Amino acid sequence: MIIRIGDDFDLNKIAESGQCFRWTKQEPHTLSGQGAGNDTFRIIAGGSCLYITSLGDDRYELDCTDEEYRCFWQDYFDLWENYRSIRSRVDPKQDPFLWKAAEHEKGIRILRQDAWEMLVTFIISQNRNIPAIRRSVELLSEACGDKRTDSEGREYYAFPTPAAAAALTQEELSACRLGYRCKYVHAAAEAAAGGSIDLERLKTADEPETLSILTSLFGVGIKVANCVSLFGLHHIDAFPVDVWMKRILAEQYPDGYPYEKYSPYNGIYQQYMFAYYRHLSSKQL
DNA sequence: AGGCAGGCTTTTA
DNA sequence: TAAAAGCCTGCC
Repeated sequence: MIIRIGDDFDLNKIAESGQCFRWTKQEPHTLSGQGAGNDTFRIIAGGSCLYITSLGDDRYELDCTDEEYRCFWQDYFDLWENYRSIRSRVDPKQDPFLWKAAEHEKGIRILRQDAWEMLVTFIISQNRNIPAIRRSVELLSEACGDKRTDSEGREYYAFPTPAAAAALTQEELSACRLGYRCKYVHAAAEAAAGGSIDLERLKTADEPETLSILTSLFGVGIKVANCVSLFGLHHIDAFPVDVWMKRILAEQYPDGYPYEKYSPYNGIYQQYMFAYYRHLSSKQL
């Protein structure tokens, strides 16, 4: 099916924004048009797989049915939200850094990803770079996720259920190159499978309670809890502070960051700044 | 009580 | 060899 997205939406920007680790850019087909921005991504989210191609003129081709789009992917891409309007709340004179970040990273959206998948993914992310995170997530999915076939006839592995992950042995987890995070992933799987934590319920919980419950999990600190809150529960005011954000806050906001002014969109602005700063750093190297 | 150093697995550059 | 979307433990 073909859809039109008038609001901010940039597949490459989202793919590089560090919130999703199972997006893969496809090699361009030699027969289809070259160059002109018609990128294709293969996206695995939860148990689903989607090929999405940008066609230009705000149009996108998706290899799913209307129903799959309405029931899943439309929400996944957060297409009910108006990001252009959220960007317009930033004053270029009052906050030039955030304005430049939002302008440069225009097209990023906060995906509505599965809470359990985000919990495991960001536990895995600690002290690691993005290629290593992607590798471990993929290995874990292969280890205990459902094997399925996409519309192109290619195999993929659904993200594992909590029960499937909880059933893995120490050796099997270790084979996913999780290192010392093995015991954290195991504890999270036990908690989610055994019902001692109800991630879905946290979607409607307030932020202090959400963070308090998430950080009660072994291996989940304030940073990972904020990532789960933002990317898995869609609490878009959550503001994860990692080593990069610490640098940004120290360099650009020595007198303090105006969280109150930007509520309830702090998480979205954080994502613009995070991506922009990493872009600037990569160019200097 | 709350802050801080050291350690932890593995990969990447 | 250091750094990587950190967190836990023990010590003060």
